[in-house]
Amino acid sequence: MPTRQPDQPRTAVLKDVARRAGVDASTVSRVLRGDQRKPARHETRERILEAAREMGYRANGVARSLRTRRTEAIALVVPDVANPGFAEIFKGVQAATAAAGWQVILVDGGNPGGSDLGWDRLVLEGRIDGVLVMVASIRDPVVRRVAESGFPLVLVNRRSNGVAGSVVMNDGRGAELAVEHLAGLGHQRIAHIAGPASVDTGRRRLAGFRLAMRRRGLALPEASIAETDYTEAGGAAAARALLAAPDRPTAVYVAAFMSAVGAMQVFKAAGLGIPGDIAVVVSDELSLAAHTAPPLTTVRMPLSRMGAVATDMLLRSLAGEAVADIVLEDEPELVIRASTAPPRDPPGVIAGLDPAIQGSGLGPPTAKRSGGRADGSPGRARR
Amino acid sequence: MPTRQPDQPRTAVLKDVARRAGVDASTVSRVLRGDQRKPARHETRERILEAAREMGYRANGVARSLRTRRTEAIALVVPDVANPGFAEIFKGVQAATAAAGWQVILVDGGNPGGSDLGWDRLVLEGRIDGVLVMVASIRDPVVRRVAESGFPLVLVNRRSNGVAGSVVMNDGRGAELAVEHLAGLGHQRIAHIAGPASVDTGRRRLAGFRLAMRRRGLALPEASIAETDYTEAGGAAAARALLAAPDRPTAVYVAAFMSAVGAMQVFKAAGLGIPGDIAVVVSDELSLAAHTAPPLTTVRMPLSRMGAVATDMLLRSLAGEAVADIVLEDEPELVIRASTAPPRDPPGVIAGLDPAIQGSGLGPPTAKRSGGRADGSPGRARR
DNA sequence: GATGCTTCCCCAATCGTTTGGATTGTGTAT
DNA sequence: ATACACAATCCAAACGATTGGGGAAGCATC
Repeated sequence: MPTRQPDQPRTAVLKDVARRAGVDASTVSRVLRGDQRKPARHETRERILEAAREMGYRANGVARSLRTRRTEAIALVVPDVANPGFAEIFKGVQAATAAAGWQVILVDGGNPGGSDLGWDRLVLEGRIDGVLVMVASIRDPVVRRVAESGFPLVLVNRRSNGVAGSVVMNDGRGAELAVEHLAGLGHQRIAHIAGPASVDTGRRRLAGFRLAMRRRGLALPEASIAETDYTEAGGAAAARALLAAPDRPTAVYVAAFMSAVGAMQVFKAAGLGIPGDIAVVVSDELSLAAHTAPPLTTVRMPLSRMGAVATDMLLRSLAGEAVADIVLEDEPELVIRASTAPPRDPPGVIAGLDPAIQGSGLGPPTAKRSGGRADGSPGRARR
Repeated sequence: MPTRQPDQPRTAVLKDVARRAGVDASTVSRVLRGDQRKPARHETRERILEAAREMGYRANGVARSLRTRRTEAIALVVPDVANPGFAEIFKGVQAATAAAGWQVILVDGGNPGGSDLGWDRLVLEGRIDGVLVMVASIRDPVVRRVAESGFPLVLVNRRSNGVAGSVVMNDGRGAELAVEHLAGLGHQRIAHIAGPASVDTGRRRLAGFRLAMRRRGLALPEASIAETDYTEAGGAAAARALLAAPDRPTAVYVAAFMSAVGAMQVFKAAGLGIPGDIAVVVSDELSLAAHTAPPLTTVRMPLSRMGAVATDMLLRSLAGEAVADIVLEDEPELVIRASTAPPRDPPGVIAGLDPAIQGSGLGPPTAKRSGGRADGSPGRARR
């Protein structure tokens, strides 16, 4: 408890302003809020405004919240703040809440279980009016419980049939763009490193991939799809799986950024040149994409807009409007960098590959060996 | 205003529990909070606890805050959420607040000026108990105003003589480590791309750099220090300035991650190999560092710990303890990757570097690779 | 002069807790 | 018997705003 300085007069409250203006507190409240239903005489209003200004009066938010039962705050539940892409989404959320004068409480959705530590405490204790949820798993019990209680909740980048109110991007179209780009370059054997099936986004990207491949009449063997989590290690494992298949793909569409990083390392370690031997496209344009080796061709998804739209939906839902599920139709865009190129046309071998950096026997059995353009850092040979 | 369902009984409040337990509300409050000063009889306590449990009672946080004048929330003011390093710091903050059961309101400190839109609204309206400030400029008028009002405030990664209460890392030692590493490899002409002088961290790193150079007896011409902002473009400009100097440096210590990225692009474009022609070390170990071309040698700074310590300090300050300025003495650590190596022995220029391999940075095999000392696995997984 | 209608403002209840000060009841010392 | 300490509760006043319901004027109408 900070000891109040005697010379520091305690911050003015409504009653003080009222006394100074020679008027009742309720009148001050109405004037300051601009309540039209009970207007004050012009002269009184001036008097009140001046008194408030002189005393530097600011309405106490907590008291106001208690009376009005609105905190003008929402929670944003995130699995991991370090998640690339989070910052972009948050900017959208921030813009939308700032415009409405609301606040965002950022909470770590990582720890599940115990209701005593989870973010639902904010709900139960009435500290927020609504919540934006980005946690990975659809089946999160806390999310389910809160949603079922009727508390205003909007899912961001996730969908769940049990819960109304969600905003997702056009992930299918994003995957399609990637395939079109690769196929347009002449690739035929295109693989996909997919996100986990438990995550809606991953599923939709996979579906878009399948659809686009079918549309182009391209083969889609089971081995050309490797499911993984969103991590670097997962991407590496998936890449190894793809290389082990009989017909090594000449291009791959990766659903998550960090997975692409891991995959590229495996490709390089296996002696494959990017994009010469294998082209790589990844979803979610991030600033780091320009700085990998080689710089990655990406599909830019409207992350920030998704954040803003989800926030708008939540705020509207709080105002009484019904919520729906939204798919952002904004066209995803391709950002073409150096990780994609036409497949090497003549399957001839280019000599000169240093055998020393060849991966542990998982070199492509049938195909040509690459060399020449193995740019960037030498594959750090792990093991 | 969500219309209350008739079948959904309104959430239980203190009085309801009291009635059910046949006791006064004040008694319920004391029992539930475990107030020792006025204990209840064992039997009544049981009765109250059971009633509360049955009704799923949770104390309303807003009402509690109004009465106790503590919100158990702090604000974290950040210039830019996309700032690499922010996530790491936030994790520390999150851990410390979660342990205390407090909440974090994340606000964008970007927009200055108008007091009506700034984060100080939270202070003025009494919605937070304290604030953690990470904004770039020391002279931010809002920060100054809030601090001078006596409101609990702790500066993170910044110091300001006007404001008591700050936590910074041992930036000087970090710079020293970088210089020692480079000098140990045999470099003599070491340059520094410094952060802006208006930011305390930048100044401390520069000071550490100067000190270490002097200690080693190395020359320190003015042209070997280029000040810049924390951006990629700024790093590029600084790099150009360094290259324009008469005696091109063979190594450079960069104070900010994104600046290093920009600088490396300029070096490569100028036909310089990294680390062959110019070695690069950068402060702040980030996960991206392992994925640049080439992977960057970095100085790992205790970002997460800084966040946690700052939060602890703030919470203690709220509890009445006096605050001080803290410098985290934790030894920064070097993370050695591929961007550093001994200088090419004959310091003469190698003319006619093939532009085709300019990106490789390790074409010429004359330099001995630093692989030997890279004992700590390059991408040391945290956690 | 009573009634009605505005306009402007005040009164008092309310939101749901916490907390200092009675109040009750019981046992014990005076 | 009176007083006194003590424990266990209850009472009521905060905390600082918002808001429905009047009340007191001023003016017009019947």
